[in-house]
Formats: sequence, structure tokens, C-alpha cells
Amino acid sequence: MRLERYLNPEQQKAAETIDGPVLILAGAGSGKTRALTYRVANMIDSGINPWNILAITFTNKAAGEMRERIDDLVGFGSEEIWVATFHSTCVRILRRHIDKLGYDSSFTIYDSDDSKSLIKSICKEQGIDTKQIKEKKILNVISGCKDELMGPEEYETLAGGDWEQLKIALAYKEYQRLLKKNNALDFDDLIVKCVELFKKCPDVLENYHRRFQYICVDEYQDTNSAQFELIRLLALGHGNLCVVGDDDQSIYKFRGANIRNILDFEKNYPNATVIKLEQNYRSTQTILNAANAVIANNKGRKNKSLWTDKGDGNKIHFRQLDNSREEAEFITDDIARKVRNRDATYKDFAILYRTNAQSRELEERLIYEGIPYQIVGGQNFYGRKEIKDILAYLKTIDNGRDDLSVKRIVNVPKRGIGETSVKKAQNFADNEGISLFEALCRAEEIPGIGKTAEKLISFTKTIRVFRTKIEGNYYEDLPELIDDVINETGYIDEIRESDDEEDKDRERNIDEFISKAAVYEQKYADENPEAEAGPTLTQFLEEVSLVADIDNVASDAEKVLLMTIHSAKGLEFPNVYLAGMEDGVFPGDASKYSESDEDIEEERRLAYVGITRAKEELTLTAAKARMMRGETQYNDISMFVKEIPEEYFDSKIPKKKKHDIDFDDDISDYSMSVMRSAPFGGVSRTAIKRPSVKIAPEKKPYGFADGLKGLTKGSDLSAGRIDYEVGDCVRHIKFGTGTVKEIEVKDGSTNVTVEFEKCGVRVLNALFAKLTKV
DNA sequence: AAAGCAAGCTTTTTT
DNA sequence: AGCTTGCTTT
Repeated sequence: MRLERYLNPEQQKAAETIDGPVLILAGAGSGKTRALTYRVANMIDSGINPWNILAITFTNKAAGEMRERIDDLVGFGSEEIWVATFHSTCVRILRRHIDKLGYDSSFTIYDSDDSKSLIKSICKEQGIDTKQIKEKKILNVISGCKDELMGPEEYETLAGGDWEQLKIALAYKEYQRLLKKNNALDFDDLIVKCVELFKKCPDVLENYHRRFQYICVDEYQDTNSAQFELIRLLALGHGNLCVVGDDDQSIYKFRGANIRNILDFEKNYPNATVIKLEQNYRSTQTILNAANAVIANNKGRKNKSLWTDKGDGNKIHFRQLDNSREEAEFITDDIARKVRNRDATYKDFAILYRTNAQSRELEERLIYEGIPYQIVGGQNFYGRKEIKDILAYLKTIDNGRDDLSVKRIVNVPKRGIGETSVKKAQNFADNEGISLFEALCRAEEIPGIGKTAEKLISFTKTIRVFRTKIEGNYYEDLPELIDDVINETGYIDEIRESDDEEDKDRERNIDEFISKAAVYEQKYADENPEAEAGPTLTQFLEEVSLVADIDNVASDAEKVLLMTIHSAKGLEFPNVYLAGMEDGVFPGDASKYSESDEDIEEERRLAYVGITRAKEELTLTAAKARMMRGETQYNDISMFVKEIPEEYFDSKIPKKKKHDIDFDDDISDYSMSVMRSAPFGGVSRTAIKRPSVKIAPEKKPYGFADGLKGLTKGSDLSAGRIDYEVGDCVRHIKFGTGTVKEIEVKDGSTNVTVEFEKCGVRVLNALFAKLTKV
């Protein structure tokens, strides 16, 4: 194979270094996948059996693409390569061997919703006050422990005498007990249990050593300690471990990713070959300069700098709009214009943002302009109520030990089975040491159950009929089974009888779910041409729980894509908009006020990832006013915008004006009452607080109501309540005490400049700040 | 048992 | 603003 014809020297080195540990530091857009694809092709070319190659990625999409590209290149044998995500790799291994850990091989996979319900019931059971320790916190701690391979006992020991930690340790212990009882694993468990299995059963590990002689891990900067250990164990066999990643794109610390895994690779594998890919094939030099300038502010990174021979290209655009609605308008108009001018088509655009909440306004505007779009992430399709309900039925049919699923559907649709009855059944189950479903089967024995017993029995009969039908090969395929479930249980009837608009959506979603099942059925047939039967229910449920939204994005569809920057990692677009480039949004307040600079550095890496998604045109936008959690916030331009030298922009970046921001958030009682009378709650606050913001009464179908005009006029409400003057000492509810420096009346509102002892100088609107003279 | 209503909390990011 | 939760009522 003449690699030099297709690869640059560094890529070529990557493709040729097959044996031993290899670290490939691949900058954004540096042709990493290309190098990897050729690497695998080269391996097969040199006589390595594809069967002995393992390639691990983070998303199914990445796995699919890699397999496809290898296939294109090699032509055959690629299906023999094990290309899969961490999670699906572990599931595959566990399905074969988990009995050695005391689970049944038909275990259910819990998503984060399931985990949350389980924790909730544990808190109730154990008398943990969820107001003192939130479920979310408990889940975070547990997940964090698992990322570090720390079991409940170890955590308990570490907790020492700390009351809260002991409570969490108790919840953790109980959580694991119930998972096992339900024959279920959560996401983290998939990795943890796999490591546990390898440690407990050396023969199993050896088995996989024989198979996986060459291992390759993509996005290595995102691995956590458990994943590190998993890989380490597997690589113990032959030592041929190739990891690929970019420390500058490590953006999953919150999920336990340990950036040290990549930074310390050479320490862990002293004889590692290190290869740096720095030539970028994606973006213009201007975009790369901007990205380099931003990321240069991070400390403790592997030094590298992207370059291209593509030329400078266009300058970067920046626009600060008055509010988030105008930001959405600007972006969509810009897209519409470019499409109209035939500079691009819809699929060339992506709008990226920091948080999912930002997608709403953009979406509304895209609908208004009739621009085709797709939102990736956010509320997962499989997270919808109706889908979860059906999944709970399927899980119950598939794994009778999953009490959580049984509880979810035992009274859906309504069967007159109340909470108390379920509780009685659960108690009975606990006493007898059986599953909830078994308890329901023996409903007559449940103490004090009364007439409800009949209803319970009838429910279990319904479920058992499905099982019998499956065993008797009654169903042609999965869609048929699902169809039978929604009909026989009366689920679909309940939805159809309702005239709620939402229920119409539900029905459509269920239809979509059924077609997804059909698609999966087809995919399974394609992948297993020799298989006589279709996929099992277990396999289908597994597929469903392990797909991410991004996996279903068709890059050739003529749609504008909207997603978080996190979701966009690994993707590229000719035109990228980074929306909400504001201080407090991106970087978010949480990281800004965090004590370690690690958090802000992670945000900066995220900015770097965002910028480097753009191939040709990059547009950054910010809004002066934005509604967040029901409050209007006035944000300065993001520090990341300011870190880009002005020469790369086609316009000046506005400097922060003295009185332009820093209004206080507090709202007086009077203005609250005004707000409530406004047609759109919080929006009017914008008008009251900032009369200078233009609120044109436009024909727009959403948001800023016309009725505001009257309110803005009334902004002389401020007079009369001020009982302090320059030089006075005042107290503020949040900021404490300070000295009044300046009182200025502007546009009918009164701005008071106060120098606070603790928080420095702030400009407050006298109308809203509850300042009291002391 | 189920429906209807007020309070309160929320936002990082996801396999 | 929107969603979930808990409480109240029927």
C-alpha cells in the first residue's frame, strides 16, 4: 500500500506504526479518521486478521462511519473488525458472561430517568430528605464513584463521619442492591461490571486477549478512569494499543472524563510512539488563528498549533443583538439570505449553542421563516413519556425482574390500581423475596389487597400472553409485537379517545417508534445476513437504550442542524453560528465562579471545539438581554470572543459600556404586579428594566408582546422611593452594604452606582434594587 | 383513585 | 417560562 500518496508524513507515520503503544495527538480537523482508516487498512494489508482488531469510539455514529470508511478502503473483511462504542462493547461482553457476576444475561439497561426513579424510591424508603440531599446530587456522586471504580463500601469508608456522605453511601449501597435485584445495570455499570468481570475471571479476560490483539481507542481524551482500566486490562494481552485524541477537545469532565488519561499516556506506556497531527484540512487559516488564539489561554496542555494551506478565507463575523429574539432573527435571516443567493444550501449550516434551552427561540424563528431544520439532543426521543411507557411494557415482557418498569405501567392505561395497592404488593414481594411481577401473579396472597387482586391478575395475564406469543413465534417482527402491545393493553385507545392536542403528538411518536423498530429490524437483517431469525426483544431494547440522538443525524439531509457544542464534536460544517457568546451563558456562571481554573479551561476547550467546527464561515452572536430561568439577564460579551484578536473579525467588538449592564435582578413588588398583568410574563421585565431596548411591535408570531408599549411608558414608576443620596451607606439584600457613589436619572429610570464592601462597584436600577439606607 | 391546582425549582454539557 | 411535584378537592 502506497500510503504516501494519500497521507501526509505524520498521518503516514500513524498508519505505519502498528505495534506497541501509540499516542496520536490529532488536532481538530487533522484527518484523524483518514489516518485511522488507512492504519487499519495497512494492518490488514500486512496480514493481520481483521478478527483481531478492536476499535472503540464514543458514539455509534463514529463507529458506523469508521466501519464504512474501512469497508470502502479494504473492500472486504471490515465486518470482522469489532468496531463499537465503549458501552455496546461492554454490553456484548456482559451478555455472554455476566452470569459469573450473579446477574441474568437478559439484564435491562437503565437510562438516567430510570436511575432517578430508583433513587427517588430509595430516598423515600430510607428516609432521606430530598430537600437536604437532592436526588440529582446522589446520582452524581454515585456516577462519579463508578467512573473511578469505587464501590459503595469504599465510598462509605472514605466518607468517614460525614453525615451527608454517609447518607449517600447508604443510598449507593441500596441502589446497587436494587439494580441487581431488578436484574438491571445503569450506564456506568456497563463499564464497571465489565472491569469487574475481567478482574474476577482471568480466563474470560484471556479469551478476549486472544481476540483483541490490536486495540484502537478514539476520542481518548474523553475516557474516564473506569474506561482507562478497561482498556488497560484488554491491552495487557498484546500491548498493541493505539489511542487517538486531542487534549484541547476534552469537554466531558462533568461526566467523569479524566484528561490525565491522555496527558499521562507516555507515563503509563513509557515506550509509546507519539505522533502529532497538526495540519488541518477543514478550516480556513483565519478560523484556525481564532481557535489557536482562544485555546492558547489554557495552561497545562500539550503544545500544538493548527495550520492549513487553505488560505485565509473570510473574516469571522460577530454581531451583538439587543436580545435573544433578535439574535435568532439575525441568524435565520442570514441563513435565508445565503441560501437565496445560492451561496449555500441548508445542510451547510449549523447553529451551535452552550445549553439546550437556547434552542427554543431559534427553533421558533426557523419555523416562522419556513427553514427546514433538525434539533439534535435535548429531550431525547426515547425519553418521551409515551415511548418510555411502551418501553416499560417491552422491558417487563423481556425481563420480569425489573420492578421499576412494572411499577411504571401497572396502572397505565388506568386500570384502577392505585399507589397503595402497588405498595402492598411491593411489601409482599419483599417479604417473600420475589419480584414485584411475581407478587402480582400471586395477588390473592397479598394481605389486604381486596378486590384489586383481580385487576392485578388480569394485568399479569396480559403480560404473560405476550410472552407466550413471543415464545410461540406468533409475531412476524418487532413492529408487530409493539403494535399488539399498544392495542391489547388499551394504551393506544386511551390516547385516541383523548382530544388533547398533546395526545395527537403522542400517537405520532408511537408511530415513529414502530417505524424505528422496523428500521432496526432491517438493519439487523443487513448486518446478519446469515441469521435465520430476526433480532430478539433483548437486542432491540439494548439498541434503543444505547443510541444517542446524534447517531440518527443524516448529514446529507437538506436541513439546518441545531445542537449543543458538545453534540457537535467530531462534526464539521461550511457555515457555523455560535449563538449566545455571552458572559454568564458561555462561559456559564457555574464555571466562572468556580474556584479552580480547570472549569473555565474546560469551557474554553468547548469554545475551541465550537470554533473549529467551521470550515469556511464562522459567525459569533451575542444578545444584550436574554431570558434565563424566567429572568432577563444582561450579559457582557463572552471572554472567548475577546480572546480572538480583532484583526480576524470583519467588525469591531464593542467594549463594555459603563452603564450598559449590571442591572440588579431584584424586582420590586410593584413591578411584579405589573408583570403579572402583562400578557407574557417575563418579557415585560425587559421593557421595564431597560427602556432603551427597542421593542418594535412587529408582526412576529411569538415572544415580545405589543402590549408592552404601555408598560415602557410607565417607567417613571421609579420616583419617590429613594431615601438615600450620594455618600450614604446602603444595604442590598444580596450584595450587603456599600456606599452610594452616583445617582443618575436616564430614560426615566434611576441608576444608582454603589461601591459594595464585598462585591465592588455595581450599577443598580433604583426601581428594582431593594436598597435601604443604614 | 383521579383530576385539578398552586408552589417551587430549574440549566451546563450525555453514553 | 416551563416543568415537575405535592397538595387539595371531588
